[in-house]
Amino acid sequence: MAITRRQKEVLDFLTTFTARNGYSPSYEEIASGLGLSSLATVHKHITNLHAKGLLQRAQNRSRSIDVIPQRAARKAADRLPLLGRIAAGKPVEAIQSAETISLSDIIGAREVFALEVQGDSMRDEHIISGDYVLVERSRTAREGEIVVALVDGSDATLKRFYHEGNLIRLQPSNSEMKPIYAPAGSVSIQGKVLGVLRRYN
Amino acid sequence: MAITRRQKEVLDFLTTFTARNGYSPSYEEIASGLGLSSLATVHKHITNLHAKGLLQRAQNRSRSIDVIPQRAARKAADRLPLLGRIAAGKPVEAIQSAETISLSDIIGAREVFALEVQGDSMRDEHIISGDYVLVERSRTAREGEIVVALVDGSDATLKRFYHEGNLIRLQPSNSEMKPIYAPAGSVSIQGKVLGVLRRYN
DNA sequence: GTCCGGTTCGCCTTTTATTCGCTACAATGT
DNA sequence: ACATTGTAGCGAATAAAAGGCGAACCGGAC
Repeated sequence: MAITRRQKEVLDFLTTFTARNGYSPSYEEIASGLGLSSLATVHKHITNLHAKGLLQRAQNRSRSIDVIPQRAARKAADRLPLLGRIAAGKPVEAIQSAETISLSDIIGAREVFALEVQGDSMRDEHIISGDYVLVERSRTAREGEIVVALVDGSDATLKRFYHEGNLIRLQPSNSEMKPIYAPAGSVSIQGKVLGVLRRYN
Repeated sequence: MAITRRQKEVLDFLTTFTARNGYSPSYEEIASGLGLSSLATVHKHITNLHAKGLLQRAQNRSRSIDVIPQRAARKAADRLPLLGRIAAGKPVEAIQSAETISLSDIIGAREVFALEVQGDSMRDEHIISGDYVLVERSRTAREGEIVVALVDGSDATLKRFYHEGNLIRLQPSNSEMKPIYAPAGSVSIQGKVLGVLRRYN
């Protein structure tokens, strides 16, 4: 995990202080320990470290900083517990299930790569600019699948795939855009979409 | 993966420096460590090594270089190569970059769980029934974040979070649904949404 | 209500990364 | 033999993040 020199100093101070005293320091104590005169600076450091996932804290609570041990942070949990369903129903914690979800559930043993989506051609499919589509490398596709296709070897686009007689129809999912019709020979399929991954900041 | 002698020297320097100090070197430190006088040269080396997938870095971020251990780079079934962007442009294969994407990029070291979405309350956010939302367990949220919230301890829902005077407004992202207004005391936040994962069958 | 500690805001300086134009050399392909 | 491409290097200008300040504000605990 990326960290700057100053951030490491702050982190080290927190670790040491907590180990020595059994409780975490107040911002004032951090400031004097690091030779800072403004609590705002301390707050900024803590916020940054929290954003990097190196410590936990509770908002507006005194001495609530908790440094996350590095080993625990290391073991990148790529598999998430699937706690249940949402949309009306019970509190999340009440639901207990042993299911998990991970990227491997989607990609399996296939050869998969990701592409960042730009533009709104798949908006009606709820795939938006900035999303990552997970694409299985494949030369063929089945009726109605979302594919990455090249038409005349030039433009790579994301469309739904349909046969229509001798032609292939590439259907964008945005009512403002028209489908592309092309002879099978001039359409080259790069892969088909297995999933979508989106990140909020 | 082809690597030059000089590139190995750069990589070794990075590894050693980071191991010794607990944070990665700045470009200036790299330059002096390798006897270079221009930061541009350092930058070029880093860019090349990144393109070869031997290290990760964040744009414009200080000391954000992370050397990828070679065994981890090997298996990484859960880490997908990010081949480029799509929507009109070049053929996919033509694009070369060594960026990758994985669930760990989203979850970091946080405590995260997944929920399967049912219903259409977040349709306008392009989160649809069947999607998995990746949720960081948290009691608090910031203005405008998508949260999992309990109102009066009964209903768990997915909404955008806003303060409005003494009240909290939970805003569904579906024009047909009305926002919920509730006093802060009766709203309990379960977590905030970091990302979305969707699977096509 | 009061107090203390955490949070937010606007502003500034320093540190760090990025980009540009340029030179040089070695390996490769036609 | 020559053009092309990738590596390696330089210095200068630019842009962005990190680090810092004081003051005002807010929220939880007593």
